[in-house]
Amino acid sequence: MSRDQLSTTFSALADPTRRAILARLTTGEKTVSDLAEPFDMTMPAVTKHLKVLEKANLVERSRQAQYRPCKLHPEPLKDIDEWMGQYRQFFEESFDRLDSYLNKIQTKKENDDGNKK
Amino acid sequence: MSRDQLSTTFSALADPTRRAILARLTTGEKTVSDLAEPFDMTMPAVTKHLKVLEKANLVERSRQAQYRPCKLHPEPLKDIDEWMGQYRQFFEESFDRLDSYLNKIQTKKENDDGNKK
DNA sequence: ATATTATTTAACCTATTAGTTATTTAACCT
DNA sequence: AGGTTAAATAACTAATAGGTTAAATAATAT
Repeated sequence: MSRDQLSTTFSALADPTRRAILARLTTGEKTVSDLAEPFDMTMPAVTKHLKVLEKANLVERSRQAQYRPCKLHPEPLKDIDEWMGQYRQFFEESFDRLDSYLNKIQTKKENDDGNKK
Repeated sequence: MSRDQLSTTFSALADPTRRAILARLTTGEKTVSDLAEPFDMTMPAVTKHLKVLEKANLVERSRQAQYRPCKLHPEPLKDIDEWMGQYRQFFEESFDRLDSYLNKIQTKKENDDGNKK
């Protein structure tokens, strides 16, 4: 019991089903059945994956009638992003790339206040 | 066999010993004994961790006399960083923070060409 | 040739993971 | 109250992970 948070998060992400669940949650809340639908596995299996994501604090649950909607809780991803910081200098080969990286984020945000470009 | 690359990478990172090994490799090549030294575990355990990192393509091995030096191979981290892209908009709460993020990277790179400040 | 140092492999153990089927709980609708 | 739908739990299984000790391999040094 009581693994460190980063390990729990990485571990939760080390499964394609769980990553697919997270990806689908980027478009909003979903019920368990909604989430289970695309997968070739039983509901209890999906329930278990959700439990893993919940324990890793990547998913929040609520209650609406007989549904238990799931919502993305992205904070632990931020921690990973920060952890990654110590390695960026090793895989961002040139500092110029930062520029295109910036643009990429901006595009994603659909925000155009013309920062450096 | 044959898990997807992203799962293999996340899985390799889901262990504090392995993350500590990677961190120590940022300062250059190390032998297995070097790497094992700080940990309270036997050599074969470290060898196994290295094997996991090697299979995940996060570490490269070479040969020098009876040593098998280990070297950081950061490419798979880049893949994770790119995967993270789809979630950044969810955890970078305001666009302003991008600015401090930028500065953080710059500082880390110990590069001061005064980009937006 | 032999001994030493560095590392790996083999065999084993225990706990955890990812799935299953069958059963139960919870909330809703007549 | 009884039936239906949504989801979780229990009990089981097979595979994998992370560690151990003991033995084997590889290269160097004498």
